[in-house]
Amino acid sequence: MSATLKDIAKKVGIHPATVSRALNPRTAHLVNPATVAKVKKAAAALDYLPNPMAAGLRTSRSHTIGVVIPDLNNPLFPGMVRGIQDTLGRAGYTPLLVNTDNDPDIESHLVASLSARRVDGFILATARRDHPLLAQLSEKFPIVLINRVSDSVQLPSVAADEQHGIRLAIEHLYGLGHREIAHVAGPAWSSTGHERSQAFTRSMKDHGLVTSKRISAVSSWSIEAANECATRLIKADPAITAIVAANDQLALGSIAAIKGMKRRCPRDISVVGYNDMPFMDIVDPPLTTVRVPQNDIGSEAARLLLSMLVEEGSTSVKQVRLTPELILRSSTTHPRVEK
Amino acid sequence: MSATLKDIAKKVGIHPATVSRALNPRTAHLVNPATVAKVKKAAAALDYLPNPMAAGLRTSRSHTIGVVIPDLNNPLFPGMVRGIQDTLGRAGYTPLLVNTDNDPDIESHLVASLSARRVDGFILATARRDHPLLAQLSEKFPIVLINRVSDSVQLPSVAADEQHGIRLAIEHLYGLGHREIAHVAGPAWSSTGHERSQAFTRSMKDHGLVTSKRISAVSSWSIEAANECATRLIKADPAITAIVAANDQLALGSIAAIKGMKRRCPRDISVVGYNDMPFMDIVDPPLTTVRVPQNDIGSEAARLLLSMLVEEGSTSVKQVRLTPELILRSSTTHPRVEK
DNA sequence: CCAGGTATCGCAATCGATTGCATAACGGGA
DNA sequence: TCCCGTTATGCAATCGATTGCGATACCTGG
Repeated sequence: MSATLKDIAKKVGIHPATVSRALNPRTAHLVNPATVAKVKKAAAALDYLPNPMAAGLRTSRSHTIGVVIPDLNNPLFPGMVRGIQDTLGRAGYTPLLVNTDNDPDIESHLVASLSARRVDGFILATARRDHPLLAQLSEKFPIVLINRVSDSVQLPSVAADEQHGIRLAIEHLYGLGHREIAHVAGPAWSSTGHERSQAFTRSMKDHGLVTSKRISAVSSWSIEAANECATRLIKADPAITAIVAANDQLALGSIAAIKGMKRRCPRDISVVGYNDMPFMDIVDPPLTTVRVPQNDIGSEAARLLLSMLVEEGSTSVKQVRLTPELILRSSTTHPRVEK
Repeated sequence: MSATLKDIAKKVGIHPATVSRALNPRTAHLVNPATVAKVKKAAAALDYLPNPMAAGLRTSRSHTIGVVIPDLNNPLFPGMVRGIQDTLGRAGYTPLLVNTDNDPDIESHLVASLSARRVDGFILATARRDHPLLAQLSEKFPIVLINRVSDSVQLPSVAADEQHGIRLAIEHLYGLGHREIAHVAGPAWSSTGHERSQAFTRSMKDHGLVTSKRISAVSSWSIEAANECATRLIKADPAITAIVAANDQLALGSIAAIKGMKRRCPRDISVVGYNDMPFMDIVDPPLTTVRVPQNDIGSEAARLLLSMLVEEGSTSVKQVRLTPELILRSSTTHPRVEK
């Protein structure tokens, strides 16, 4: 089939071991520059491609990384995957992508099958806060968490600065004159949901605003759940003039709720989303939202994991936070003056 | 690290080769059922995981499939990827996913790196109609095309029945009373764009409608390009009452064009999309569109490729067409009666 | 001219699973 | 009782790259 080291060796008239050294940048200095040149030429002529299985078998490193995503259909993740793929690929690594559907059982199963594939490390984007797998897995593999942090185990992670993002949203609303601001929070089991909810409470307090009865968490990251949730909030407290949603789906659900109650967004109630998924600029109304740098999160996570793979000694656990920005569109405006 | 066949062999007191045969369903009949049972128990006790590199090195089959996608950020593809992953995973295969950004150079590079990884086959979703790579690649690997067909080389493919989908759209508009129907077509180099454009012409003719000057192709699958394109069409022929767009992005661009010309959709001009991407139900106006079964396309392609991997003998080239359906929403209505 | 380096390269073992071939045990028919 | 065919298992080569160790040649300073 494809050419092997032995073929090159025969062609040049040297031993396969020397060919191996010549072709490996890390060991090329051990072999005569002239032979290196000859080897490279022969390799190109035979269009030699190293067999990763043979190399992997010997070195027990597959140069693959398991990437575990809750749901690829959620537009938040493809961007991150892109970032991961690009920087991993540049370093000669290949991501193995899987979906968990947010199901812990499926996740265990998939992680097991990735382990069987002998991945060199993991990038996990699964959202659950309490996860028994994490502790075990982190003992056997280098791991980087993305779009979340772990509160039980201390693990490297790359995520958005949720505190900052939520603050941006609230400062924006406050600047517009809003004082009665509610929060449609993410599921309690979700890491990001939890963080953003806490950030909401803190930022509101910093602005001297009250949050009592103004926070309600959905049971799942769905438009329908947010619809119910926002409806409940507004009914309980009709004075509400603005809603900060824990992500864009929840913002969409909140807008649906507002429409469902025969009120208008942003005229009656302003809504701010989070993530800036694709197409959020063309929904009705175009959504003001906090944009998280999805590509950067992915590439940063890949970089972090790669660095862990080379310098195994370092014990420092890096937790990277990327700064989000506020995207102003049309779902927010001044609160209506009371007549 | 992990247990090997030798470990199991030692534990049971037999030769590693026997263990290998016992664990392989295809050869298990060669070994005494009693020993098979003992081997399985021991394997479970040591939680043995076969080393795919060792197996792959010996058998030169990696049990991986290269999956080449133009752009994962396009919501059309994650669904297909899901379908692929699910059925490949069930068969013990792992997809290796890459993005090409519709760039032929990047594509060649990525395909090369997947070949280096010794994938067992390819699933290609790249859209270009004329592709030099295809012919060469198909000689060395089993290949299945998705969401497109090849017109130069005869290759297995899984795609939507574009003819049927476009017909659904036109029948719908015709039934509403539209007669002046235009088509915002996909790029000429695109397989789907080309097919849908041809289907448009044919279906229009079948309804006795004229298409002259009513078809204009965009240069890229973007909202902006469609905006320009639709603007041009409408200006050239103000009588137009409906637009069939070659996909949802183009439909969104067409709607933007209508709004930009201070006209309204669907009151002044109806628009039908294609694909039914996520969130097309909440854009303004909610988009009437032709839904293609994304998951099914993916899983069908995976099934097809897997079947090609086992029965290498068969020379028949299967070309599967899946039936799309029309999703009625609010971007279409009766044409306005002339005053 | 020799001892001690250094630069290059060959040798052979190794990673873990697979598989053609050989071998041993066993049972049944002549 | 002997021969032959199954059945069950062992043996050893093999896949292709990596790498510790040893060997050779060459060079430099003393």
